[in-house]
Amino acid sequence: MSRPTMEDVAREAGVSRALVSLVMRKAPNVSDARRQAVLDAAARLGYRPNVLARNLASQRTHTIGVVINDFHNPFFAEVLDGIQAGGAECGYRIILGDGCRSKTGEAEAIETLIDYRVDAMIVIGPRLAVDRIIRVARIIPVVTLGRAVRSKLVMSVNNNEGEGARLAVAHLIGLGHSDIAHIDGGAGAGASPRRAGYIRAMKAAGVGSLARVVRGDFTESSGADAAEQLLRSGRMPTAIFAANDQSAIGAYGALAAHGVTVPGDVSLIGYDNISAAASRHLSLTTIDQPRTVMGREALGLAVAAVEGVRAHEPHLRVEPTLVLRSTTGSPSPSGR
Amino acid sequence: MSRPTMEDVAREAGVSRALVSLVMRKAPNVSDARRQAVLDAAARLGYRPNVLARNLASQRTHTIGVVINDFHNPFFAEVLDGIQAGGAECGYRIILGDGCRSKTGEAEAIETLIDYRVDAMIVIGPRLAVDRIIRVARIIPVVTLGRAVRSKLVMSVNNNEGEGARLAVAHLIGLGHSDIAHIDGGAGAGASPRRAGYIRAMKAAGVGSLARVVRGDFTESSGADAAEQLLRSGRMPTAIFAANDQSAIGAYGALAAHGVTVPGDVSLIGYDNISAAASRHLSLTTIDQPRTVMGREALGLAVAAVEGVRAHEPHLRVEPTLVLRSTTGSPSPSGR
DNA sequence: GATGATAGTTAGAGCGCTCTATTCAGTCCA
DNA sequence: TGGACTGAATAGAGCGCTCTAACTATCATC
Repeated sequence: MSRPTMEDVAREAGVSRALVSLVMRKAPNVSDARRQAVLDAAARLGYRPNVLARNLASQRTHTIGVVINDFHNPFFAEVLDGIQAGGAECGYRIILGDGCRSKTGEAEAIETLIDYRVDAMIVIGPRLAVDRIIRVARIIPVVTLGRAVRSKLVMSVNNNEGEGARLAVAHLIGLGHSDIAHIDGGAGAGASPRRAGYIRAMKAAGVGSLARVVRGDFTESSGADAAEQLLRSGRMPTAIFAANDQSAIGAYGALAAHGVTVPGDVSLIGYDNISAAASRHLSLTTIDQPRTVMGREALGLAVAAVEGVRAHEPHLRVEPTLVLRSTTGSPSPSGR
Repeated sequence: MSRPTMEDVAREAGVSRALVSLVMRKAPNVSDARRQAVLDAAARLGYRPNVLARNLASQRTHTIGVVINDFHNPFFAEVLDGIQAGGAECGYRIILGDGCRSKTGEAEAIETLIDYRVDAMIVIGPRLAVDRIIRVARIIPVVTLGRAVRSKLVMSVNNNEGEGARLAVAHLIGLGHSDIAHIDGGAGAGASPRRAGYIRAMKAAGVGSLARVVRGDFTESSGADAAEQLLRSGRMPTAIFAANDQSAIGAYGALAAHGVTVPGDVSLIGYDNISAAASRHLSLTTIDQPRTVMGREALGLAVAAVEGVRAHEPHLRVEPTLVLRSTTGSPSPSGR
């Protein structure tokens, strides 16, 4: 019943265990004849190396641990695609840990992966405190994604949040808007640079005095609340830049409920380009982060660190792009 | 630099390596004095057991592998919540494999997990052929979720798809509809029992002759296409039951684009209750599967199998419920 | 005081692999 | 013919843990 071991293969092929090991590791110095004999024997017995034993003996796992804070967030799925693709390319396996949307869950997932002796770790959208992350980085290479960490020990991949915000604002300005409000992401990852980028872009366009930030927290309901707050404010902007698509969707719902049309009365732009944003009945204009690319880059950094190739620049930044859809347009000449 | 081993702890505590092992495994027959001494020594050295070595020696990993076909599908995230919760309860770790939305990806993920010697495996929404799954089940216990597998070797957890379809149709019938069309899920997992349930419920209500099924494939675009097909058919139904929320959302978009109001002109009901369905601006009536419960049950089955407790009923079925929202209503008296 | 029982502890042989050091079998050249 | 050299194969000591069997007290029992 129990699976065949290297010993069995060696016996079957009439060679030593060590030679089987060499063949399995694709070592060069093995004669073709023997190699084939071992391969045949292995196939005959249905042998598969025991990864546990291999990892224990070699002190390497060829595995990258990926901790995802929240599997509910579709944003991460695409990042994962990039990581998987990168891993397949350089012969690394990926194992996933679920952060369960909490700091403790995240910490536990990280511990589990360390216990599994992953060679390196990619932490996506971590909520964990920076010093905790740095502590992990002292044990194994760590790459964070979607959160800037100012540390030499930790590597990171981020989208240029400020530039994304600038793109959004510039797009609206280009359409003729000037009274543009921002629904922000509160203390969430990336919220603060997006907010800063918005302010900067407003100032650059000479409408800094019109800038206003309504508090949000990246959720749909906070977006709805923020929109209602704007409606009640007595001074409805002609355009809204939401810190992410989720809150934009919430705002959209609240506006519609009050008979405000988009983009007729108000233009709306989100951030992230989640799949729901592309949905036909919404068709939300938004800022896209090249998620797949980010995932791939993160994996590249991790592998490089494992293999001792110290990346010259451990903090990567990718550029966002504007995705034009149907929720933005010129401000209505009539005003509201 | 290298982490302390059991040997180090034993030396530090002045006991044998075996005793340290007993303490680490929380074995009962250890005197309190020694136990404390070992624990202290371990804490002093910052010792953490090497899971690799432990697994190798014990031939058990206390880990359940979970293969998720598609991380993009938010449906699975909640299932995962249930699995995680269940795992935490019975002291099992969860490790995830990404099926990458393809058969081969799924097969690879399964192989990887087997290599890691997970004690059992939960395969969520598998696309893999049944015989391939059965082959895996010969090696380790396998639980499928979201796909019925008629086999004694494979365990499964499913929602009562037929009943869900019945609930949807009965709801519409109750509102006064009789011309109810179904946008199905083609060959997707769960599509066929939902379709059958729809037909059965229509017949049961005495409107079997009005039943019609439009081909779909669980995607948003297929839902839109199906709705347009219905619009072109010349005989628009008063209600549509879509095989899942995604296709319902697609249909919604297409209907809106043609000026058809929901639920004014047509009532619309989905299936799955994905988070987007709850979104305020959509508020889709749908059928909910208790996903978290399903995940938990799947984990329970897996653990039971690992621990040798053969479940008396390896094929579990959970009951769906109707979630009433704003896309269904009485048919308009005017007709269209 | 010999005899078990029993609880607590330990020696030591694995688990299935890697990897260094070594042996072995051939060249090659003088 | 023999020594230096090279490529191929192997012996054997780990990797860090588990677990069985054996050992040592301790103590009640007859």
